[in-house]
Amino acid sequence: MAPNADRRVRRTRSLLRAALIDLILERGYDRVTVQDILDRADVGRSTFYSHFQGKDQLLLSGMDELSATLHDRMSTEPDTSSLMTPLRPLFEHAADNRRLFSALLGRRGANVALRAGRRMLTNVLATHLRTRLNVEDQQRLDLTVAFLVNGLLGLFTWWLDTQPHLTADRVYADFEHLATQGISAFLTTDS
Amino acid sequence: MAPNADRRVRRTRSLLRAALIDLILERGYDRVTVQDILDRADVGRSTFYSHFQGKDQLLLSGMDELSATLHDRMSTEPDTSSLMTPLRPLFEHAADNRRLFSALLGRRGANVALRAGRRMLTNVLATHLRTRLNVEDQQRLDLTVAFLVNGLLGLFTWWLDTQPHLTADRVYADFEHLATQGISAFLTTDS
Amino acid sequence: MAPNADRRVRRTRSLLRAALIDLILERGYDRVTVQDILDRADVGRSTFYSHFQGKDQLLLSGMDELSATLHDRMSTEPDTSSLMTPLRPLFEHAADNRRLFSALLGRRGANVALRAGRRMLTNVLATHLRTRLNVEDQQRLDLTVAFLVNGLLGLFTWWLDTQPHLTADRVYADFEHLATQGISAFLTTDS
Amino acid sequence: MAPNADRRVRRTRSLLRAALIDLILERGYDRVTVQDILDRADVGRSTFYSHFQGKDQLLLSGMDELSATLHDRMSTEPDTSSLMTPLRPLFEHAADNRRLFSALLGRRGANVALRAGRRMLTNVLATHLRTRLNVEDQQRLDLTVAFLVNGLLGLFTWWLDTQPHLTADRVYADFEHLATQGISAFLTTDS
DNA sequence: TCCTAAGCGAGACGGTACGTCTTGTCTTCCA
DNA sequence: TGGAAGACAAGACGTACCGTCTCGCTTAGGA
Repeated sequence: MAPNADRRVRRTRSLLRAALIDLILERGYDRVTVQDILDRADVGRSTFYSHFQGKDQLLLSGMDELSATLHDRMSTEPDTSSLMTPLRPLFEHAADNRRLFSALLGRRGANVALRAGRRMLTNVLATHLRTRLNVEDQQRLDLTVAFLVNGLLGLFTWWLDTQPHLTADRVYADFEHLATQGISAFLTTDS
Repeated sequence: MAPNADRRVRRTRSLLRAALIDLILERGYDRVTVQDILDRADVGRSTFYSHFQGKDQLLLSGMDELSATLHDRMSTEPDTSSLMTPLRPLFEHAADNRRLFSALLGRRGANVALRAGRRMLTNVLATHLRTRLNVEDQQRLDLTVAFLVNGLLGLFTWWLDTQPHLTADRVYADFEHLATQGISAFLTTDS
Repeated sequence: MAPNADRRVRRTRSLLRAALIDLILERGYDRVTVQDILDRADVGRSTFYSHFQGKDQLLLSGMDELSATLHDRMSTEPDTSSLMTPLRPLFEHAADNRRLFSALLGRRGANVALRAGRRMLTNVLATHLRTRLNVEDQQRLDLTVAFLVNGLLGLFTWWLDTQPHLTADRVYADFEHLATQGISAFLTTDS
Repeated sequence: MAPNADRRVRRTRSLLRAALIDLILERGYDRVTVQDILDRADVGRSTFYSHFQGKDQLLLSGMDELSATLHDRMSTEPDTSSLMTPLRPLFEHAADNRRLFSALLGRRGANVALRAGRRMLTNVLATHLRTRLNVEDQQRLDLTVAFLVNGLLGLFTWWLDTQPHLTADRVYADFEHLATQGISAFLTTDS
């Protein structure tokens, strides 16, 4: 109907998202003010609030695209070899969008983003593990997923914050080893 | 010197900590105002700020005692049987102080508490694993600890938030199994 | 050149003026939003601003017609009998357009309208009184006009707001008596 | 209970009132922002709103004192000579507080102040005229008061805005003449 | 008959002020 | 003399309007 209006809208949202990411990486989500975002993106206050309900929604709106892409990547994966294979695209995606992932999950990231990521991964992994391993004990499954998801996210944070140069393959391999073989086996194996 | 003054000081701090814990459990750390705490504890604003630098410090001050006790318990443990044995007291301690742990690590808890817990566990586990397993590859160790600590904390949160009736023994056993044997082994074993 | 275009223009302006008057009478000038006017008149925002500089100008544009008509009526009046006779058409005009006058000068009216009315009456009366009474003392004249004009406008407001059923003749007669004979004479006379 | 706390409160309110008056005289009430007042008075935003509901109330709070003083002055006046004598203190008060009156009623003044002044004078004069002249016709009285009050306020505005050097005595005398003898008599009399 | 300029509705946008909320500091009073 | 009470400055928040703007649609007058 009004494709150019849409184009403008998309542009504005884009500017806002970019500004927020920049600012998060500079000083951390909590120290970013709505006004900071407006100044950086050159956008008016009311415009901002007509697009997003607040800082949190702006951030989450960025994650939505991300997880859509991710879902695609993950579902098209052959899912053959190992139990964790479906997660491999997640590592690649993170490596391809280090800046963004860093802003979301890194040291300066936002709690709200972490929670959203946790929620998403929890769903994905619960479904995957239940069907793949034929688990019937729901409580045991939940406990496992709680452990695994948080471990995975911790690993990500560590990776993005302190060893960003590591490749997705390398980190994924370590994660798989760790998760499937256990701590001791992993730590006492020669790489 | 002034034992009664000290007594009063301790009383005030105690009131404040208790008030904060109550309020966190009622509505979540982020929705608790300094003024709320003051009203609940019947303490003046300036008094509060003369004892603590802010809400965060009040919370952390509660954790200090906790981790002191914990350190004691953990270091006096015989450390024989398994790799994770030194962590067993942590589970028992959590079970003994469910309310407090819930307020700190649970759904309504505070980020700052989580971070503090993470920092502490990271130190403890890094040292423990390095010495116990003779690990030389620092990066591999860090990666492992990042995974393990966050998995452990995720497990705690899940436990306190959704299955508070589970015993420390039970949850510890599961954790140990999970961490040392890996996911598949754990999920495909009969309990 | 473009008579039908002009017709459309006139129609739009008319709709806007009517909408404003309605809204003023409903909730008072100050509580009327430009958006309210647009919604009521079914006119786009840019259209509005292409015709008028703002709410004030829209209102004043309505007054211009009014005062043009009025000037005509006033100058064709025979100006014989009394000092205030030239003002009689003003009262009749007000009676004939009670709704409009009410929106302009009444309780819910706009300051800007009052000021415009004051300015107009001040000019008219200053000229009239100076020539008719041969006044040379400019300061005395100004003082008198300031008093008279505001008294007259106050009378109008009172009339339109609280006694709208009174006839123009009746109110005019009272005003003339009041202005030319003074308070005491007026109040202590039998009607 | 807390006299010095009161002193601080009074000081703050005073600063705010003074700042507002200054700013009104500089650029007119409507162009004064709450933020302007805060900057000028060196007062925090929340402090302002904890004392006054807004700009209007701040202004009116200043008028309250004024009208209290005025009521005193007016009621202690002997009320002998002329019909308007009780109003004389009003003129003197205005002369003594030209700055304040100017800010309230002058060109740059606030509508809300004018309305408040009108309300007060209307009450005072209706009562005075009814009792003094034994008026029974309420409608005639109201009409007269509407005329007189607005004429008086118009006179004030003219005085303060354009001839501030005129003495209270002089303006009062003119007003009395005008109101009691009528326009013609006033304009055609030698001063 | 086409076509081109104007009038128009829709609504995105930058900007400004508002009134609210919370924080951490500071001052005063009281026990 | 130390704690309670609470005034205060600072500043972010989300809301409400404003006046400007860009965009297409419609429509009428001249080609």
